[in-house]
Amino acid sequence: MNSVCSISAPKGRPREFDIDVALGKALLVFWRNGYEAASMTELTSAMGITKPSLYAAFGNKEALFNKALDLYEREKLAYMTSALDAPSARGVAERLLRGALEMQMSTCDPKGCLGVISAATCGAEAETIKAAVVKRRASSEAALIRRFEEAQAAGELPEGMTPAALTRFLFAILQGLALQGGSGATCTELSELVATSMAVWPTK
Amino acid sequence: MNSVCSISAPKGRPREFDIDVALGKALLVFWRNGYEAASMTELTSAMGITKPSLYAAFGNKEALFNKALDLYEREKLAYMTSALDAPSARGVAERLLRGALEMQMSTCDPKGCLGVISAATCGAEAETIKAAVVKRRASSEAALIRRFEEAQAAGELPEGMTPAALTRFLFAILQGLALQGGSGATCTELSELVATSMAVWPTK
DNA sequence: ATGCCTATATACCGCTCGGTATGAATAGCG
DNA sequence: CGCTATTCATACCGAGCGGTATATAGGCAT
Repeated sequence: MNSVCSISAPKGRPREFDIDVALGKALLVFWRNGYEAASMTELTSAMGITKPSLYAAFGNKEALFNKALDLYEREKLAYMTSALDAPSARGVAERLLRGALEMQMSTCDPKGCLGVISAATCGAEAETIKAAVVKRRASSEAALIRRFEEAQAAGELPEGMTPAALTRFLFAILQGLALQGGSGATCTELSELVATSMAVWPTK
Repeated sequence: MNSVCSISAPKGRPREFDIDVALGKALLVFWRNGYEAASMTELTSAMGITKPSLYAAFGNKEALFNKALDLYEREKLAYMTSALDAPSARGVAERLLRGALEMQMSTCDPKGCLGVISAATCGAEAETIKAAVVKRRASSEAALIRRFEEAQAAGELPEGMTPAALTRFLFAILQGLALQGGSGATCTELSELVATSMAVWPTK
């Protein structure tokens, strides 16, 4: 009886595809096209499965997107949380900018930022999608604000510059970086943008 | 014979709607929804005309969008060219930021920037749309770069900071401003973003 | 071997999309 | 008046959309 140690006993016919691999393929399609423009036909063909399999495994298109968004945050946005460990506010900003730059310069992944693309893509149908993305961004923002509050307590911030304002300023640059990256900017242009941002970053 | 002074003698049945008013309505729909998500049904209903009238007057959806984009640049982005008249690079930046902020805070117009929305919305179908928007942005960028070259010649820029890099930095902030404005940021948050940007703007 | 349960594949659903054929209405011109 | 030219309104087109009904294939326990 070795069935005890195994994860479970899947009773019916076993699934013929790897659900995580398929989700990764779906992520790439959403990333390239945005939520609305990614059709089920393109998704299923990229994932190598048929529509009923997709619906059985993921629910529907919106649920699939949310799971892809989870994967995106977990794998591609890991640098955002790890950046908070930097010893100074300036170090946090630099890590965030360099992390975002590295992502845009990666040749294997699509350009642009899935979050930025999805938030800007605002068909009336996709209102709930937009809300989900904005909500996720808000939690990242909150974490960054908390980190900058520590920095402020440590006396790192110039007077009259609130942690929240600095956070939104940095986010604006990151969003601009992703947008320009998705619009055909070259790697040198983007790294110049990062360099300029670091050059003007406030020092008390 | 007073037909000489008139523009022309339109022979057939006269058009029953004002083509410029209709274009303005179409612009609002594109602005709110982006190119792809703006359906012909919503467009015609907002414009108060039927589909055949729309096609006869504007060609097709893409041509309508381009004409709406013309109108948008002419009316809503006028501050971008007038900002170049500011006496210093810093003044140019301030005028651009304040102009963008004013647009986001206007209560009558949709939030966000039509250009930003349309460039980020990149279904494979809308590739040509995206290219048109990016091309227009490039010409604005070029104008700003030229203005900052003058500033550099006047000794306004810090060493090692090229006009092109400063332009893309400023554009990134403007894009971030539009994106946050389109994602539900409040007016005070956006004006804080502008204030922070001006606070860190390089002074030689 | 026989049910049982699940995944697969095909074919299909209603709906909306951008775009158009068609015929009636309305003007100028002879 | 008739003729021509243009716009208007209705109704329609093929195609693609997200999503599903149905039937078959394939592992498990009994």
